[in-house]
Amino acid sequence: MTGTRRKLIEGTIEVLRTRGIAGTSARAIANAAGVNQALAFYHFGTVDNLVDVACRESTAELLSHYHDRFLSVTSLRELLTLGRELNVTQRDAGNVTVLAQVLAGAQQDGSLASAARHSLGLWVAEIEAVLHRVLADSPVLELASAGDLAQAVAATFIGVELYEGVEPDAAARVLDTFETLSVLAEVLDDLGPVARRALRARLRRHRRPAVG
Amino acid sequence: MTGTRRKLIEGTIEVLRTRGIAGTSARAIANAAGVNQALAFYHFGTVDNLVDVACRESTAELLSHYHDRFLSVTSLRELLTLGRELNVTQRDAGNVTVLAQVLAGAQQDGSLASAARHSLGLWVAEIEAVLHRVLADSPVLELASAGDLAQAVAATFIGVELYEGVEPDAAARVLDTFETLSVLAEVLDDLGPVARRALRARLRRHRRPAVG
DNA sequence: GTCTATAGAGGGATAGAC
DNA sequence: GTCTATCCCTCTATAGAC
Repeated sequence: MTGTRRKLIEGTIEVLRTRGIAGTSARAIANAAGVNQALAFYHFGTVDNLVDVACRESTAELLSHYHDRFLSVTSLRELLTLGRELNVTQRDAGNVTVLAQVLAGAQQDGSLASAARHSLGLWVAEIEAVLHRVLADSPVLELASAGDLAQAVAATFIGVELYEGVEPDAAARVLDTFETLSVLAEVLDDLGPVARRALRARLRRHRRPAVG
Repeated sequence: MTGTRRKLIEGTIEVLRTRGIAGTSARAIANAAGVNQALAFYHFGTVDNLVDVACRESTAELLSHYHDRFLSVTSLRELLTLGRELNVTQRDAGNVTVLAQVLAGAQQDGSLASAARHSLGLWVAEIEAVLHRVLADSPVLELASAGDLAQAVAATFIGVELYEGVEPDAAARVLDTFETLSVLAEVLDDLGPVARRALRARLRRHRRPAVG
């Protein structure tokens, strides 16, 4: 690890953020990293592999940096507030944008798909742990598992990040909207035992009767 | 309109779907369209402009094709069922994938951003009309406007489409999860006037006290 | 480990014949 | 409107000097 590896990885993140997956090349990366272009191939073999490694490390680092914040979340609303903070704070650092770009490239490239799957898995695991803790006594978990909900949250966050690139205000409003909707979950949690039993019965009746 | 224009537009859609925004070039498009490469520039000036036009027309055509289906939706759950049908039916046609790819490219390219904004606007308008009708008497609209909700739905759908490329099963489960959660809205709608008034009071109390 | 130089493919875009 | 041919650029990747 000469430092060149690090420079190349950080250069890759920067290029993915500023020029997108379509503009990510060995030359652009080397230029952003301030190293010779041939070194990308010496250290990582191919550009795809460099992007793969950079995506995994970037996600792992971001999540380890925020792990304590996730641990301190005690409600659905706080989770969404943390999501909004991540959105704002990481906008310039671009870590979430990077995942979105890799995900776009992953639709056609197996190597990128593997990186995206891995990074998304890290996000989902972190979110799932929070949901499991926060919704422990909530009727919401009778509707969907913490794992399924975590994937829904992750997918939504990716969509919001992409939306943000073309309609910044709208993206912020989407996060506000979800935060506001989370009040519904809080209301459910605050119901007394009687009302709650009635709700459960109602949910059972309403559950989708068939697959279609 | 010689037919060549159409061929180029359809070729662009196909290339965006099969090779992604990073693999979309005049040569690839002309090859998919079965026409000469120079014609892309004769008819559209630049590749960016061709992608722009193709994205807009593809979205408009898809939505006009589904307009009656949107009109026939009478509940939140039906809207999500239609979303799932769109996801399955259009997976091969790839119209939604195209929008996701253009959206990824739009993060760095102004021309693509304009196309993505326009296409997303068409989607949001269609969804907003449905929500406005379907939620007319629902307490949900006291939490968020139909327009804000429509943007949230659109952003989520984009995220799901990208998720699908790396975890097909997970993406299907995300759509199921949202459909299941829509039961909550139905439960709210079915409340009697007394319980409803109580809920309203509760929501007012729970509304986020500050911006943070 | 790092550099220069380059091969070889593919890219955007144009000129000019038809 | 359509074609061929081409310019010039950028790309991945490698060879070989240091």
